[in-house]
Amino acid sequence: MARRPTIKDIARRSGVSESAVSFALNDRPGVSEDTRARVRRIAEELGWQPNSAARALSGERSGAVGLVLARPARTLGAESFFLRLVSGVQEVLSAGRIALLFQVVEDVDAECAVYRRWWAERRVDGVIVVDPRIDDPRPELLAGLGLPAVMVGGPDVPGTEPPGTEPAGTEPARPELTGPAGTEPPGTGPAGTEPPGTEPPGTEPAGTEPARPELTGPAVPSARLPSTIRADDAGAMIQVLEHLHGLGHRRITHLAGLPGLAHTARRMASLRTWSEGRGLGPDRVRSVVTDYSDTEGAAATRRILAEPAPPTALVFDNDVMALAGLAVATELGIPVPARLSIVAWDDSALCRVTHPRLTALVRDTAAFGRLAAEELMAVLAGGVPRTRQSELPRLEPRESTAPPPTAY
Amino acid sequence: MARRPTIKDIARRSGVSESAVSFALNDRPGVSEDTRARVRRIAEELGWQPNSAARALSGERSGAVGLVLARPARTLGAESFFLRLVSGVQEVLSAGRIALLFQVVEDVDAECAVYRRWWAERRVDGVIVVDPRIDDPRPELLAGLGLPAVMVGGPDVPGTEPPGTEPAGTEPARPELTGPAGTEPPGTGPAGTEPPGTEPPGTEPAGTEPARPELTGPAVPSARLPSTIRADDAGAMIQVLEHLHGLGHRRITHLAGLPGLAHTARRMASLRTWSEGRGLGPDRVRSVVTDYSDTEGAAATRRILAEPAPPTALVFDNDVMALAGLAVATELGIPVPARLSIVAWDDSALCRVTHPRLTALVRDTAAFGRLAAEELMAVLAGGVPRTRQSELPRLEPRESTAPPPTAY
DNA sequence: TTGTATGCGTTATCAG
DNA sequence: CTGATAACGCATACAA
Repeated sequence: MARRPTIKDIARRSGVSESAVSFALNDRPGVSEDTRARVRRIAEELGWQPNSAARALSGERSGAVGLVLARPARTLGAESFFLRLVSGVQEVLSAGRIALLFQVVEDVDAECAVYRRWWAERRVDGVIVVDPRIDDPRPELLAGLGLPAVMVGGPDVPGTEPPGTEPAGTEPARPELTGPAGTEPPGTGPAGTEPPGTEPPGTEPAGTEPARPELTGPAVPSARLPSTIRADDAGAMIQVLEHLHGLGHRRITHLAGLPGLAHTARRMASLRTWSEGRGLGPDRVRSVVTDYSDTEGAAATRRILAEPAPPTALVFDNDVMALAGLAVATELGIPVPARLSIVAWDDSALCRVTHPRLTALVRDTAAFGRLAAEELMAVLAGGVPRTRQSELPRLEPRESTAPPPTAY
Repeated sequence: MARRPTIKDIARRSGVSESAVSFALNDRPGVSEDTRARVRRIAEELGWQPNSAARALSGERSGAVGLVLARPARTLGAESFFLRLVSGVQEVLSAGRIALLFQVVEDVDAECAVYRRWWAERRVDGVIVVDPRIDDPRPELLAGLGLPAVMVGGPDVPGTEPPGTEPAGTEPARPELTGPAGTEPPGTGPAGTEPPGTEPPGTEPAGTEPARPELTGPAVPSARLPSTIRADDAGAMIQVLEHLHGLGHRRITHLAGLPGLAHTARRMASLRTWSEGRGLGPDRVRSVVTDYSDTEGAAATRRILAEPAPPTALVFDNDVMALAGLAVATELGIPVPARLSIVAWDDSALCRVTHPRLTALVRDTAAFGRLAAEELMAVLAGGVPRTRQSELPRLEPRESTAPPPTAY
């Protein structure tokens, strides 16, 4: 492996001291403009790049953030969502020369183990957490570790959320903690903000880190809870329902994803609030949970369409299930959209290659990722964790939605 | 952020020196079994993990490998392939406590820039390279940098490859270079193995690294070319063609992916060899290139089916195009498989949710990823780069293939 | 078998 | 404004 140039080399060639070089390269005061320019030029000539390990070791940050995807292997299907999200995340990260550590694991326990390891190995400065859940152990864990984090897509306390669209501004939401990251005075966090008293190391799967003594696990978990990037699931759901209702649909079934996920809960809650407001009972408008897979999507669709008074419209929580549902309807000889309307939550190439093409809820997933990364960068720069809301998704009507057979 | 325990802490608590601790934890001789056990126990109690930066800095490796995906943002569609590949890669990596740096970029130039940066920053010990191309600049670049790499899926010199299945063993393929990684005697590499004389820094996009002086760019590019994991595209193509031929098809069109990719070339070459052997000219059996997108897949299908004597079977190079093709056929009122058979290269949930379900070429992508990661680990451990062949994909006949309308 | 000293590349704290 | 010097945490050659 070819030798890489170091600051020492630059110092030697430019005839100044190493520290002068360091100052020059880091835009610090204490070095003349002349020297700075010369050092810069030489560094560039030599193709110098800071050695990330050395940087990390000398107390700076590691220059990397992590993202863990907890998915059982078999569910790793057509997830266009994640690649798009990651792509957006990296647009921001790579502008700041931050690397992304990516890991796919089986479940949330394994995910937590990864966070612990990254933390212990000092591998990452922060993490982006996806798929927030109800009773999610991760925010607490991360707060306890003091690992800056942004939760993409939640979490909210279900039911707390107003049914309509919230103001798109940023709300601090968390008790503010002053001072730059990493300088919290020990044990003086504002009272009353600690999560319930379980110490983070409690959920450790094997016996790798039992009973951390005083050196490590903080006695008082850090009060700094993660940032949150919220998708407006409630508003989006209303948009979908209004679209269908406007077409004349009165019997609508929402085929929801995994019930443990926060955004699933939000969508279901929003549906319920809306339907109650419209005076439509659960016999008319309802949610049915699935596991997001094509298999369950197909099975649920089959079951639902076999009911005595089946719904005239189906809302699927992802594109793969929507496709599966469409296939089932076709197979049963139920024409779409003449007798059944279908809406897919999240657009993708798939929704456009079917026949008919699927009406879908389009959102700018890359922008979502960019927002998440920006928020993380802000927190790493010492900012206060915030809750930020992404743009409202847009419903794109295509050929799979139409008025129901008999206007009701 | 809570303080992490260091070797010093362990040393203090166990009453031995730091170096003894280091030896004990790294399974090195020079420490009694008693001490080793005690140190081990205390380290575990403290939840100690090696600081990755310190490890990397002290000449060890960084403990990370990189993977770059060069895809224009709009093509980031339903790529189940990559998540599966990555998932397999990580099964192996995380067993060895190696992290994966993942990056999505727009094109190969940007990809090369990422490799340079990772190399200069000493971020990764090696990389896994996907989507090998014809006239690929990357192997040479990586060899020049001395960055261990495994090319997933190629490259081969098109035409060099025998048409049939090759023996599944491992072939050394490269001139062997003895000695552990990183200890090549300067300038004494075996002659005649250097890639043609373009220095790696030549393709640099902007003026970031012009004309590296003696310190960095090696005068003689390292002779160590990347490892290669090969998918048996030729064998798989033959399998598909034999299946269709066996059903009676004589007019078959292969809707190939991007022509610049090595595996596309291999599939096309294999098709040509096979059809020549069968005495079927390009008017009967042929390949047509696309860009892998649903749009081009649909357009090409439409064009082909409008020909005077259209093919009776279509082979699509990915699942998304296959779906698009199916939709087009359906729209044109051409029944599948009664009048048109369809095969998808690579299976996914998509192929099972359509109606009819698509006959697909199933391969164990995760296993492919595992193999790649294993090979990379082997090279990092000082092994000689090898060419390894993954398992032959299996054709899973479903409802989209049947005999052609008139047995020909 | 154990302890001591040194280096890895960078940043940061001091003196000049 | 500049130039030594000490961390940072770990590995290792060498001395005890």
